[in-house]
Amino acid sequence: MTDRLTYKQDLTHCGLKKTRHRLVILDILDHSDQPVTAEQIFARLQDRRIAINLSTVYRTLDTLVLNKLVTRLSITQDGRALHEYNRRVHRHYLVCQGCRKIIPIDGCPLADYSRQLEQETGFQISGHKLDLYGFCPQCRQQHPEGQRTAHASDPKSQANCED
Amino acid sequence: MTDRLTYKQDLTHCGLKKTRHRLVILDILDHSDQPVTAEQIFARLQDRRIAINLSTVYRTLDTLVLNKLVTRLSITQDGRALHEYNRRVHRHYLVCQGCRKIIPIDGCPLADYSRQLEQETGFQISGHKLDLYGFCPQCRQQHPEGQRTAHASDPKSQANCED
DNA sequence: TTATGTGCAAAGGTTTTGCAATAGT
DNA sequence: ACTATTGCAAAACCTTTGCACATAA
Repeated sequence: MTDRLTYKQDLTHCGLKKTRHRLVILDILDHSDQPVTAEQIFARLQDRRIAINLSTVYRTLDTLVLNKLVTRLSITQDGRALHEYNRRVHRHYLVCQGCRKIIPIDGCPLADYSRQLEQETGFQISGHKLDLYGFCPQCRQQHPEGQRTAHASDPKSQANCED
Repeated sequence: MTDRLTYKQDLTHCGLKKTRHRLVILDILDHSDQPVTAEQIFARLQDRRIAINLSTVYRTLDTLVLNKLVTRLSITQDGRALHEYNRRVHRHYLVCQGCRKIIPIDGCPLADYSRQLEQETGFQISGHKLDLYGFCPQCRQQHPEGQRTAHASDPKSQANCED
């Protein structure tokens, strides 16, 4: 969690105007424990009785992502883009296939592998994307049967997700 | 590359009818060196003078993905889903940020890490998704300047992609 | 004052769906 | 014959855009 002053400094640093919308959206993102969609941000703004247009939310998110104040995740929620406050930490996620909870995990197991692959392929590797899938302790108890096949029966589930 | 007989066997095994459309779509996927979008499949069918509706392509892909004959990648091409023939190999990808080429890489560096994470988090981990990004040898030569910042200036580029 | 940001309404693009007709088993 | 599959057209869905107005610097 950061404070309003930091948001203002960040916006100034990026040459962006410090509008109320941007400050509140940064605040919402910063205080979300889960990555959020544009629609969810829109809803939370309504909750706070802040009048804003959905297209402004999209435009603001684009601007913030472009300026790297916000990160757009590769994990999607049924085709909707997910966003989170950019804490400038290289981070991976553990996604529960039962309750769809997303948990950031610390550390990255790929630094060495990445370098090794650069040598093998001749690519200059600039980054990577890693998400892990499974069932959280709660969902393991609630749906013990479907755990290994849940994603097989769900047409929306991500591929590339195998044992 | 497999042959038409295998496609038929696979469809039978899944309890699916062996229609001409499905056989050709499997053939197209099987012979693509790059993952393809529904639209690309549609175009290749037109090239072969095969009359088909785009929605049938979508429905067919859904069915094939559901039955695990085809894999839907998590990498997307500007919001369009990519598909490939399921060779039943656990596989990761190296994506060139210059020419957008996608290269499958062998092996998986995450088996141990995955088990370790299970113990730490209490999750039952059922799979993961890993893509790596960079610049292929050709693109390294052609765009030596923009290599480390290309994705920063591209609003469409994937996030989660850092050093 | 001037460039940037915003609201509104409309369009964009991919993907999904309802229903009647067709084709596989 | 029975059911799964398909074509067609329309809708759904998230997201983007044009233009006039408003706001921050």
